Amino acid sequence: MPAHHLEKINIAKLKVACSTCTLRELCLPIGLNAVDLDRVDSIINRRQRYKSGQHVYRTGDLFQFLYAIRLGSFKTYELNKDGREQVSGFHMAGELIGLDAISSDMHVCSAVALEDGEICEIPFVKLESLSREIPTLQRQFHRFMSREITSDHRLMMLLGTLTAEERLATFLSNLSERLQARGFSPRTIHLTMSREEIGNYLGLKLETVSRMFSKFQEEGLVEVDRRELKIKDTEALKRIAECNKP
Amino acid sequence: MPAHHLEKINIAKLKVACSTCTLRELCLPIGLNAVDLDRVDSIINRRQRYKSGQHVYRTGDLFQFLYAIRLGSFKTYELNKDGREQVSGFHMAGELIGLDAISSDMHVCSAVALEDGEICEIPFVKLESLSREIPTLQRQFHRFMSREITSDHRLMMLLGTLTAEERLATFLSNLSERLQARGFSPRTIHLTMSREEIGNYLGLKLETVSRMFSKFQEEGLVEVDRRELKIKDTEALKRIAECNKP
DNA sequence: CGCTATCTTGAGTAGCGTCAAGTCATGTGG
DNA sequence: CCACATGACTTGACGCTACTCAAGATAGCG
Repeated sequence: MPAHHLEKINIAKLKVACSTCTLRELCLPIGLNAVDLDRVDSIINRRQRYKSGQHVYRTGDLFQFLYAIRLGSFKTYELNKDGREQVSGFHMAGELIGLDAISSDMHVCSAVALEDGEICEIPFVKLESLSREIPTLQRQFHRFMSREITSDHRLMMLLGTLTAEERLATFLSNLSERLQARGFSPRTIHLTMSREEIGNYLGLKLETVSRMFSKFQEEGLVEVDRRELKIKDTEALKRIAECNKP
Repeated sequence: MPAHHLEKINIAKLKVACSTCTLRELCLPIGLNAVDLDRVDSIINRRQRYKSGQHVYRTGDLFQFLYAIRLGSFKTYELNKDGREQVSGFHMAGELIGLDAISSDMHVCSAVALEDGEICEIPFVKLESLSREIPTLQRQFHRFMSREITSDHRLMMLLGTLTAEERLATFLSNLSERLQARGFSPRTIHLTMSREEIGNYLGLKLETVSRMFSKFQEEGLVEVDRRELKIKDTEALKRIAECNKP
C-alpha cells in the first residue's frame, strides 16, 4: 500500500476520532485517558449526516443508539393525541439525545434536525458494557442523564410559574450561554427554529412569541429581524430571566 | 446465644431485607437473582423513618444517597428566586428520588414527606460500583433514570399544552393508576397533598384546582370531601386525560 | 412573477389569576 | 365547656394575560 494512501486513511480517521474531536471536553468522554478514549472511539458510528428537517428518530422507533450531536441543532418533541406539540429541548453540539428511550426500549419522543448537522451514533448496549469497565465513563454517562433531568426540571419551572416575558427572556439567555460555551458569539444569534417551535417549547402560541420579540425590541433589549437576533442588553435580559433560577 | 434471641434478630432482618420486601418487583432490584439481591441488600441503609413534613433533602445539600421510597408519599419541588414553587413530582412506594443530584453532586431540588413514611438510603458511589459488576442492576438503574426523564416529559406536555380541566383529570387518572399498581383502591383515594401543592404541580393556582374539583363533582366524575376523593366515573376522567398521551 | 411559508400586528375574547369573603374542622386556652 | 384562633378549602366578582381569529407584510422559491 503506497504511503500517501495510508496517510489519507489516517487523516480521515483522525478527523472523526473522539481524541481529536473539538467537542471532547463537552461530550460524553470528558476526562477519559487516551486508552479509554480509544475504546469509546471503537464502539461509535461516527458522523452520520442529517439534512435540515430530517428525523434522527421518531416516537415508536426501536431504541438502539444514543446520539451525540457533533454539529448543527436539533429539536426533540412529543405530540399528544390531539396533535399538540411540546418541544422538550433544542439541542446543540456536545449534547446527548435519546436518553428517554432506555426505559421502554422504544423512542417516546422524536428528534429532528433544524439545520444540516452531524451526529455520532452510540450503540447503547455497547456503551453500557464499556461503562462497566471504565468507571469514569460510567460516571460521565450518569452525569449526562442527570443533567437531562435537571434541565427538564428547569423547563417545568418555566412552564408552571413564569409569564410569557420571563419565558422568552429565559430562553434567549440560556441559548446565548450555550452558544458562548461552544465558542459562538453570545450576542449575534441565528435562530434555527420557527416562532411556532419556540412557542411549543415555552408553552406559548407563536403570536405571543412574536409579540414578546417586538416588545423586547421596543425596549432595546434585542434587535430581531426574522431569525437573526442581536442581544443589545444582556444584563437586562438576564435580570428578567433570573426568576427561573433557584 | 439463646434460640429465641436468634429468632428475633432474623425476623428483624427479614422485615427489612430487599429479598422479602413487598416492593421488590417495583423497586430498583427488579429481576436480580438471590445472590445479587443480597449484594444490593448489603449496601443499603434500610428503613429511615420520616415524619410528615420532614425533609429528606434540600436544595444545596451534598449528594450522597439515592432514596428508595418504602412507605408513604413524598413531594419533590424547587423554589425559584421569587419563591414560586414548582412541584416536580409526587412520589410513592417503589420510586427512586434524588436522581437529579448526580450531575452536580448537590441536590438541586428538595424532597419532603407528605405523611409519615419510610425510605431506604442507597449510597450512590456503592451503587455505581455494584452496578459495574451486576449488569442487570446497571440496566435497572438506567431504566429508572430514563423513566424519570419520560415522566418529566409528560409533565412538560401537561404544563405546556393542557387546560386546567385536562390537567386535573390527568393528575387524578395517573394517581389512581399508580395506587392500583401498589395494591390500593383506584377509586377511594386519600390525597396527601394540599390544593396548593396540587396547583404547584399542575401549574395552576389553588383556587383553580378547587374550582375544577367542584366542577368534576357537579358533573358526577368524582366525590370530594376535603382530602377524601372518590372516583365515580373512571372512564370519563380517562377520556379527558387522554389528550396527554402520545 | 406569483405562490407559499413565516412572521407581525390588531381587535376581541376566554380562561385562569387575583382579591376577598365566608365555611368548616381542628386546636387552644380560659 | 365555650370562645376564639388558625389553617385549609370553597365560592364569587372582577381583571388581566395570553389565546383566537383575521388581515397584512416580507422573504424565499419554483
